[in-house]
Amino acid sequence: MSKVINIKSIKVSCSQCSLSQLCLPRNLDHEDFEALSSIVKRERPLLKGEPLFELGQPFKSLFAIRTGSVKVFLPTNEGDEQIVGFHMPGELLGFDGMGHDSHSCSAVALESTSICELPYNRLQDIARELPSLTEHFMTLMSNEIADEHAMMLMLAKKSAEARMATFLLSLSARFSKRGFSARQFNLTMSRHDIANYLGLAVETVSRIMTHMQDAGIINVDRRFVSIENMDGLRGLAGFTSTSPVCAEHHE
Amino acid sequence: MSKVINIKSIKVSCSQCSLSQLCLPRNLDHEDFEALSSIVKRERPLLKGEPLFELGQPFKSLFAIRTGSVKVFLPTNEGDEQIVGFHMPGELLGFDGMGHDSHSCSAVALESTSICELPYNRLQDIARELPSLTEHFMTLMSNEIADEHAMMLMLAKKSAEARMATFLLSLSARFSKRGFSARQFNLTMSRHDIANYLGLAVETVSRIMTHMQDAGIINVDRRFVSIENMDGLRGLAGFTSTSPVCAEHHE
DNA sequence: CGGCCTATTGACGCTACTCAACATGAGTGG
DNA sequence: CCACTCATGTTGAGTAGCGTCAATAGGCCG
Repeated sequence: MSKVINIKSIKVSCSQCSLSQLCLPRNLDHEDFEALSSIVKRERPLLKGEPLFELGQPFKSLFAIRTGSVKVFLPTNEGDEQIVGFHMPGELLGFDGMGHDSHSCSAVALESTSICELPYNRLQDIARELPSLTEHFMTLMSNEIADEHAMMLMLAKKSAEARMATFLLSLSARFSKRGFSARQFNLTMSRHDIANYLGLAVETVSRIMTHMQDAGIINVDRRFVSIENMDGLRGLAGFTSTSPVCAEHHE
Repeated sequence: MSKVINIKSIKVSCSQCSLSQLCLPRNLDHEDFEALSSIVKRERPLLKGEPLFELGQPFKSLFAIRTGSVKVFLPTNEGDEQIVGFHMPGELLGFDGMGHDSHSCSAVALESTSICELPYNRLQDIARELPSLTEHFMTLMSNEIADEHAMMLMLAKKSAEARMATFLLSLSARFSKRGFSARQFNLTMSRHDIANYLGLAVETVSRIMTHMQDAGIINVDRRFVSIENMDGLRGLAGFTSTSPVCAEHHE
């Protein structure tokens, strides 16, 4: 009996989910929450390496991350991949397929990851009664566009060291926003993934992390990162002390 | 009197505009066109270098390009800019501000450019009666996301030569789509802008264009480009100059 | 313990940047 | 019409940053 209750407790309403402020509009009333909760599908968690969606698959849903993390990537014509984003709890994925038949990129879990699936046709039904939902998706999409602009700037102009510093600051800010420490966290992605995302070689990422450690900016032990000198890191990233930590929204 | 008629003739309806198939949904009837036409503002054309909108300005409208072209860019903290896109007739701009108070990037005209301004609050009114309009904007935004993913791949992985080739092919395809030659066109942007966009130095862009000309792939005279060997250009766009396939078989 | 995968470190080379000189064209004024 | 200037583009020489290749170390799991 207690088991049944446990299973039910997993299927919490969106109104009780601490992440809803990240993936849903803020002005929802109880009824709105119920309508949204009723269409959310929660399958078993994905294991590390399992795809959330893949390039070319029909677009049917948006996906919100509850726990875990995900990488989004394109195939390259040399047979490997280009990672275009990492996503953590509270973030919505799948906008690439919005208004299209199929997804234009792939997403796989970086660790055990639980997901809320939001079937798009059901979302459209709700959005008809709830214009702020459409508005909210627009906001999230334009955030994604702004993030990608910032990423293009980084890839086009910044040095390897500045890219790495910016990446760590971005993770720090996102962990912090979710109530975790801004100074200490575990990377959920491999060095290979980091290098791929930042347009660098794995060896370069490795070297830069040791340089930063030698300079007393960070401490690294495998995937555990501890930021020892936040201002120093901001300096490496190319930000003045008054400029924003990073341009990333990732709500 | 004839002058008045001329001025009026500039204010054509969207239904008569050959570009409407690019910036508006396809299933519109006469009434829809009239509703949209009635809210479109057409100011005097922008001169070269004049801003269409600027970072931080309140977001009030989307903008469609009628004639001319525009570059969109972010400021860098070194004081210069990073160009994140070029836009030509039939394309809609300003999605970066959607769902926000203000624009997250700037746009300036590269040449004399005439614009249709679409006030966003009026658009929302129309969209309430015309769901396919919202759907269309979603499609355009997700296209923009997909384009930026492709750009990130390019900046992270491709050689200077491949970037330049990809850029020329992209222009070619876009001119072609608008009824112009896919093989001959004028660049509306300077070498400086091209280099900035592609994350290269101006000198590199210049050298690569001469190399391509020497190889018989293109002909360049100032801003006029003529593609002499489309397949050759596609080859350059797909493989790095050091990749085995190119080095072995295409010396 | 042994195999495998991920990460680190070093040596070397290449791509593309920087610096600098020069060429060309557009615009201006005499 | 030419001379002048300024902006834009081209070309060359030298170099730095980062990638490639290769060897080694360390953690994880059967």
